[in-house]
Amino acid sequence: MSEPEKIREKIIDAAVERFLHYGYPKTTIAELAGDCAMSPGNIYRFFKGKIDIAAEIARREALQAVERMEAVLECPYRSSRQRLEEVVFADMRHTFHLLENEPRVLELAQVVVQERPQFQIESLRRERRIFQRILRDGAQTGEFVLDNITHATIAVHSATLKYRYTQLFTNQTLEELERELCFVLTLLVRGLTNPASQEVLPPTEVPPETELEQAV
Amino acid sequence: MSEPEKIREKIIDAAVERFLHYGYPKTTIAELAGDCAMSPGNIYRFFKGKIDIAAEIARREALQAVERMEAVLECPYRSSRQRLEEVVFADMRHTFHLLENEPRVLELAQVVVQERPQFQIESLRRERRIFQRILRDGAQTGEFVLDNITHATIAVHSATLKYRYTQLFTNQTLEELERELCFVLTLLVRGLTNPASQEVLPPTEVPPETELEQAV
DNA sequence: GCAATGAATATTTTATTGATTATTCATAAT
DNA sequence: ATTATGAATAATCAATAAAATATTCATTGC
Repeated sequence: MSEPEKIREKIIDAAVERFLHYGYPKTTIAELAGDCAMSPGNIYRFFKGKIDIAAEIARREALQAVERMEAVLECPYRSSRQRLEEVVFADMRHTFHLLENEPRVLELAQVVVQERPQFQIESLRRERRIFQRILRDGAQTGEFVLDNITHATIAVHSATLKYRYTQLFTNQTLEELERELCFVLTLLVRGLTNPASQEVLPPTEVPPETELEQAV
Repeated sequence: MSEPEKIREKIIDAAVERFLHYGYPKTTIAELAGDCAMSPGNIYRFFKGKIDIAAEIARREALQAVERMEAVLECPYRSSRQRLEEVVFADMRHTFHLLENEPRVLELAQVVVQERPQFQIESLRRERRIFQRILRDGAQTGEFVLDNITHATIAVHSATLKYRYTQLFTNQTLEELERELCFVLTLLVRGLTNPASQEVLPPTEVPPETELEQAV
């Protein structure tokens, strides 16, 4: 890693620390500079502006999310259904816990999306590519029967929107959301699956009913 | 209609006028009182507070939405699939155009949901009941094959969340959303439908691809 | 010449104040 | 007794000034 790259990393490390602890708006460039033992002006040789530091952090986070999804695709193959369920569930749980433990992440994401709408579009596109791979593989093996893989991908991706960045849409508990997502995925998979092979698949295990189910 | 009820209506009429024209926050109780030729204090004999006037307006709007959905259920029966598609599409289009022509409605809805979270819960529950009826009827006729109607209802309702109050989630055009919703509903219906009867159903007509499809 | 500084400037945020508005209630009219 | 009033109060909002901050850039040190 070149010297300038190292300094960039140092700035990012300091920014992550402060953004998560005190929040994006409460963190000043002067503080980041102080953490890195440099002057405020020097930060601008490494980042165009404050928002770009946040954007870089968010981009890395988003890339890691995609990497985690890809890791699922590397696991020993059981079925495309399993893969789809694992990917969506894991992403929901990860995001949920992340926002629970690091509430500032939500603020950070909102600021970046606000200032750089392209960021969200690209994140969604990366997610969608993962979904597309799962569906394509499933179609290849005959587990899924799809007229049009792209259309099916859009459908699955849109239908599960609620379960990414869940805390933006509802204040349901993770238990409720898991239960709901089970139902959604069960139905989606039925729609994707070759009817002939349906009997073979065991039903997804559904978490127990919560008292709030009636309420929403 | 009793005299007090008439006065209530007059207040609501004046409020609708002003809320849609100038917005909820810019409308004052004194103005509403003036419109109704009464004193500000007297408004409070008919509504507990300003927010309750907005809540009543929103409640009526929500009830009308459900009535429109129920009207679809009264139409000569073709298939449950048709009904489901009509209900979801009609609701999306109606809301989209409403918010396009009366942007203040969004603000009004947000204020009410913010102050009265129960309002949203009840609106969602009413919607869900409509969905449940469609699925129950579909299961009855054998068009749908469902292990558990309640679970399937939750699934369909959750998966189509994005297409209600769409403008809250995305800034996609109606054309894009219609196209996406087609894909979602096609997949959901495949999951709900008895495989034996699937060949009979004509595919849903999909609007032409938009240039932005790749972008999101 | 390149890396870095930090004072200068432009922008944004925060605090303060005054004005506006929601709500209450003692009083008046019917 | 019921309905309505409008002045009084409490809460909120808007305008402004003050402070803090982001960003730039002429200058410095190596």
